[in-house]
Amino acid sequence: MKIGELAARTDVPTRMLRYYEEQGLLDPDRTPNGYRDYPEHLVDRVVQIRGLLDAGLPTRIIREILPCLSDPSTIHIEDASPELIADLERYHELLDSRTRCLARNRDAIAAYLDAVRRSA
Amino acid sequence: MKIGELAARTDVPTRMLRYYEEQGLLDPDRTPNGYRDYPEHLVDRVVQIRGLLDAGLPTRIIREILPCLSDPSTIHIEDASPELIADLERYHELLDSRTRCLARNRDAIAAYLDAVRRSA
DNA sequence: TCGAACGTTGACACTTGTGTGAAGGGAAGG
DNA sequence: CCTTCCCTTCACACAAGTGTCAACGTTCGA
Repeated sequence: MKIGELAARTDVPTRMLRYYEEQGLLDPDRTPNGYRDYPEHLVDRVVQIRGLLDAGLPTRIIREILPCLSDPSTIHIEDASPELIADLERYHELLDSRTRCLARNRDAIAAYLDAVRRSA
Repeated sequence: MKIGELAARTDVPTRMLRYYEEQGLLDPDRTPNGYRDYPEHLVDRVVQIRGLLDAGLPTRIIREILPCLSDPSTIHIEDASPELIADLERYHELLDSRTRCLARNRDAIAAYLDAVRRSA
């Protein structure tokens, strides 16, 4: 599909899709006329990228972990260097601590709302 | 405690502590000589602020939810306007979706690492 | 008492990362 | 042809973070 359709389906402006490509997060094919040509599965990937960006991860990290997250069919376990493994372990730790941080604050808000409703 | 000690204990530069105050995230007391005087519990709050900022929340939102998170003793339920309640419900939703996004990707990394280790 | 260390405000500048707008030009299709 | 989509590129906006300098007051120990 072309960039306009992807933008419509993901609700991400074309400008951003080009920006993500520039950041190495997307690598669409090109039609003979130079138009970007996005395969179907990139819809999910764009949504995933947005989620991670909204969660405060820099494009640099997202770029590094994306190959291990999407395309479960094309997981390439063989060429996993010790450095990559180490990086992933750090990112796992990072995501875990952030998950716990957000969950803690989410629950705190829930508790507050609960208290308010109870006293109403 | 004075700003230097807080900076040392939270590993957040004094520059940033003043910056957060400017952003309305901190409101320390003042000693008669004008020095900022941070009560003990602000140590945790600073750590919490860092966590939320790292998680991608803007200071604007953090400023709004902080009063409902810290100081469980001083929860002021009475003056919770319907607008505040609505905002908090939205923020709860926001934190929840981000939490789930991060957890999902964290687990995906874990699964990948697991697969790698299994094949090693 | 003198100085070092720490505190105050305010300002200026500059970086990084993300998000956007607009100009200028080519390609597709009614 | 004319509209709409796409292309590239330049430039800007905004938020967070950071360093530094000035000019000045306080604390505390040697």
